[in-house]
Amino acid sequence: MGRGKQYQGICGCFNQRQQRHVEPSILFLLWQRPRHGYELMADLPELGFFQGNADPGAVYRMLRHLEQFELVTSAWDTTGSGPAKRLYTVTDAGKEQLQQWQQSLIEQRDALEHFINSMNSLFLTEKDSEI
Amino acid sequence: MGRGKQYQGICGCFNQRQQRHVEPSILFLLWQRPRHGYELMADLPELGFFQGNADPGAVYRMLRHLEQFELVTSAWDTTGSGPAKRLYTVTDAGKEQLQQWQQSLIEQRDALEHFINSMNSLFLTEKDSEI
DNA sequence: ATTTTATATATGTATTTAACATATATAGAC
DNA sequence: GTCTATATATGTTAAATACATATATAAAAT
Repeated sequence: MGRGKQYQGICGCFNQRQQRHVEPSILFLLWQRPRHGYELMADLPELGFFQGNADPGAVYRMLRHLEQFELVTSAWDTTGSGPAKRLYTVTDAGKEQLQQWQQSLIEQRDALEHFINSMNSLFLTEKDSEI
Repeated sequence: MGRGKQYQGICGCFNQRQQRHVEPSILFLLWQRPRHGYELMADLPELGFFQGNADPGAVYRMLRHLEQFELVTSAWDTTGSGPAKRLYTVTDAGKEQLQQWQQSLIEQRDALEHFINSMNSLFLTEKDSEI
């Protein structure tokens, strides 16, 4: 059973892959409050970059990466039911990183915005010439 | 001599790669008017997804891909100076494809927009608590 | 005349990320 | 005792970007 969209075969599309923004998404959610991986997996889709469930592979690997670069720290949490969970907290460096990320995402959005508008103009020109 | 940003080494960032949107960009430019590959390379950066020069590898491979799926057609153009150029034209299928792409890009932009705003709220909360 | 430069297309390879799949373990519910 | 939900982790493939290089035509410069 796969997660997310499966490859549709011949569709003419080149870019089958969506940008998931896993790094900034996790930093954002951890800034709101400390969470553990399983919780992040459940909360990530609400940000709009995953349609179905988030990929645990993406989440846990990213958490280890972030910890390696000291953008987050973790501690085992044995309270509550079920198996032990690793509780992640964003560091000051992580917060700084997220603020830089935001700038890059703003640029991405602006470029997309501009391109979408250019397409609209083009599509309108096409319709006009049909009259 | 490399094109574009080079890998900065240890920076804490995971996603070093920007989405280039090469497929919709080329369909868009060819819808405006037929062009050849070299021209596309020069015109692509104006769309805002490339900072420096566009990658010829990306452009020529994408053109072959698009032609394979009959989203564009090509014909050799021996007029003008310099070596022969392959002139590409978008097909009706290509135009339809671009219009579908636009929808997907609108969704991407909306998700980014929402996320950027959420981050702003979070950053403001942080500042408030500093007072 | 031959070297250089601009034009033009094409292919090779590595890196990175997403996508998909599976493994392992705890503990409560049935 | 088996099943299910919770929880973390790793393996593998595929796709897109990033970077590098090869090849050829023709005009301009020396």
